[in-house]
Amino acid sequence: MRHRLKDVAERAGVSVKTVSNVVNGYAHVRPDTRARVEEAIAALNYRPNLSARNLRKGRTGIIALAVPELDIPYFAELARHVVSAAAELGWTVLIDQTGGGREQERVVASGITDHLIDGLIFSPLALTADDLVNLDGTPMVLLGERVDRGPADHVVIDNVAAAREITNHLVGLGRRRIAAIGSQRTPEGASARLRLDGYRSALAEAGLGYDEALVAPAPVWHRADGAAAMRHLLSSGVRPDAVFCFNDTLALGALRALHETGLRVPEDVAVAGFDGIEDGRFSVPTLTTIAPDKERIARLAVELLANRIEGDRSAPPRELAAPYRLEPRESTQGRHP
Amino acid sequence: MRHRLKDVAERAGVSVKTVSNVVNGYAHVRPDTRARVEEAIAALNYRPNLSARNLRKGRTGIIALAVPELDIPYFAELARHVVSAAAELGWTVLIDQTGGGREQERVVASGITDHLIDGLIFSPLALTADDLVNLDGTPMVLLGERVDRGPADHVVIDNVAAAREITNHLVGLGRRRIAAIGSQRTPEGASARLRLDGYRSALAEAGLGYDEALVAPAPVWHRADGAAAMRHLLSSGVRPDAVFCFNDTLALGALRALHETGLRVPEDVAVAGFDGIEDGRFSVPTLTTIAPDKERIARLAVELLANRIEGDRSAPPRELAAPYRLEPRESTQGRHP
DNA sequence: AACGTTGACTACAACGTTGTAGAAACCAGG
DNA sequence: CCTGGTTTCTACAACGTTGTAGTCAACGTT
Repeated sequence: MRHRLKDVAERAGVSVKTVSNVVNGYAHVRPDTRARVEEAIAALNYRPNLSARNLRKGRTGIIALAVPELDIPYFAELARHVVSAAAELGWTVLIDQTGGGREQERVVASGITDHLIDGLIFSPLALTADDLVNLDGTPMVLLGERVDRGPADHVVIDNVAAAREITNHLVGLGRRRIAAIGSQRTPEGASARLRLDGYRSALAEAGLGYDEALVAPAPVWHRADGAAAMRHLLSSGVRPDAVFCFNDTLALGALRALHETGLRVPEDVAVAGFDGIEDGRFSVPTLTTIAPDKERIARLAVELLANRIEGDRSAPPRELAAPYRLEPRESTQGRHP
Repeated sequence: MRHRLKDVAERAGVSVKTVSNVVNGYAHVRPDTRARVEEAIAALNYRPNLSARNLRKGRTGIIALAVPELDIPYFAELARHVVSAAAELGWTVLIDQTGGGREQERVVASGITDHLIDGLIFSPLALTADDLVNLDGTPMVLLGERVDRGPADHVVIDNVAAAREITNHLVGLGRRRIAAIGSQRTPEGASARLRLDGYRSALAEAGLGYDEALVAPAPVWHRADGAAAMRHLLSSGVRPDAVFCFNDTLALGALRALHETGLRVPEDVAVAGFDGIEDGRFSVPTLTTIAPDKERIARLAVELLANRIEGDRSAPPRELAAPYRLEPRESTQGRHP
């Protein structure tokens, strides 16, 4: 049923190694021999056994991408780009869903490295630098978080600056009671904390006070949590005239809650998100957001990983920044800006 | 750095095979020997080399899931469930993105089977039964399409009945000029065709004529295509009072286009989708849809694949149906039904 | 004609694991 | 004390591939 080098070799009348050489494009093979081997390969529909090749070479050609949840659009879009970028280098991507819990993430960070993958691109939610120390030296690239003095390469965007910029955008529209949705009691360095920092710093620059009552936590960043947080803000009587949601799904939930309350967006409350997901281009109203360059993030991550795998594993960790863009849309600027 | 059975064996003072036996839970090992081996395993942080194990056993513990695009919410949600269901059986899922093109899908269907995976769950867009004949016997489960007399197991939902049901829902609301968005010139059997069939059959039952002008094609089923198709329908002067979109992303695009035109949903035009994606619960207005039981689909697919891998590979292909539910929401029923 | 160099190919071992066969130690029943 | 069966463990080969070392012929140079 399934053929091996040996079968091809017998059919072509050469040694196994010669077939292997043909398969791997080794230069010194006579044209007629090569042709005979290729004919045999085609006739038997030979394809190499990757397990055996991996065992021999110590490489698998597979990298893993670990994200919290696949059906959060941001991660789905990111995954798409990572798969594409990896394919260009001839790699296959194994996608892992951590669920975002600390224990599960720890398992992925240490256990996934069971020799089956050459490297890991990891987008952690709960882990901190301390959790990432003991890694058997499997190359790893971290995404999205600034894990200070982390033990691995990482690709970041400047969350603080981006959050400041989008908050400034709201300030620039004349909004004065700007709420935030999505704060979390997470360790220093996580996205929630950084985006909160940017928000606070923009408020301070604008001479607006920081009001704890305007900051709504969200344990996870799903649409339902955004809607719940928005309802909570509205019912608590603080009456914001703008909301900065720490990601787009929260913002879509907030839009929905505002719609149900009968408030107009942006006239009564302006809404801004973060992530630049596709949904935001088609929501009613369309969503103002910070759009990180996901393609760039994916490509940088794959390249960093490639360098690690093929190059010096003991080189000091590198940190690369990916660009982002503020994309003003209807949810802050109205229909005809 | 990385330890092998041999290292553990030396440390515990036993043979490699005994360590292997401990690792694999073989029964006849003396308790004290087992303890010594386990101590050594822990001390060296030993983890088996899967490539070697795979080579020896002919199994990898990895199954592949091939979907057209990861950032189409339906597939992202499906992927999530497949990963979860597979994890319960101790399997890892390798996710592949085909792009939906026929050639790429053919490559996946034949090429992914490079000995690295034990089986494949495949959600094809363009392939037909004919493309799936020559598969080297790698177990495969097809999703979503009714590939008639196909060579593999598949999990389907009754697209025709579901489409008829949601069209009936629109008819029941008193709509008479019901448009459809998403038709494709695809081979017999693909989703687009089946959903169109259901739509036509419901119209016929209701005594409403079939009007070609009310059916808008969409080459792919993204939001932008739904918006474009809706605009096209509106500008062509046919004035529908309802639209059945062949999936939810098309419907979200259509909602957006209607909003831009100033038409009210559902008062002027009722909108229905298909897929039951999470977005539809939070859109403005919320989206009436056919929601297939994705968790069930995923579990059935994984179980079928498990049977195929562990059981009789030459058994005749099986077809299992997963249930779906009509979920009426604001886009057809209005705010307070 | 003898020499080294290159090209074309092959035999063999090794990657880390597990199945098979079997040896050694132990046990129970006569 | 022997017999037959079980338990506990081990040596060896094999899975399919590729790196290393090497053979042999053809070639160009002295």
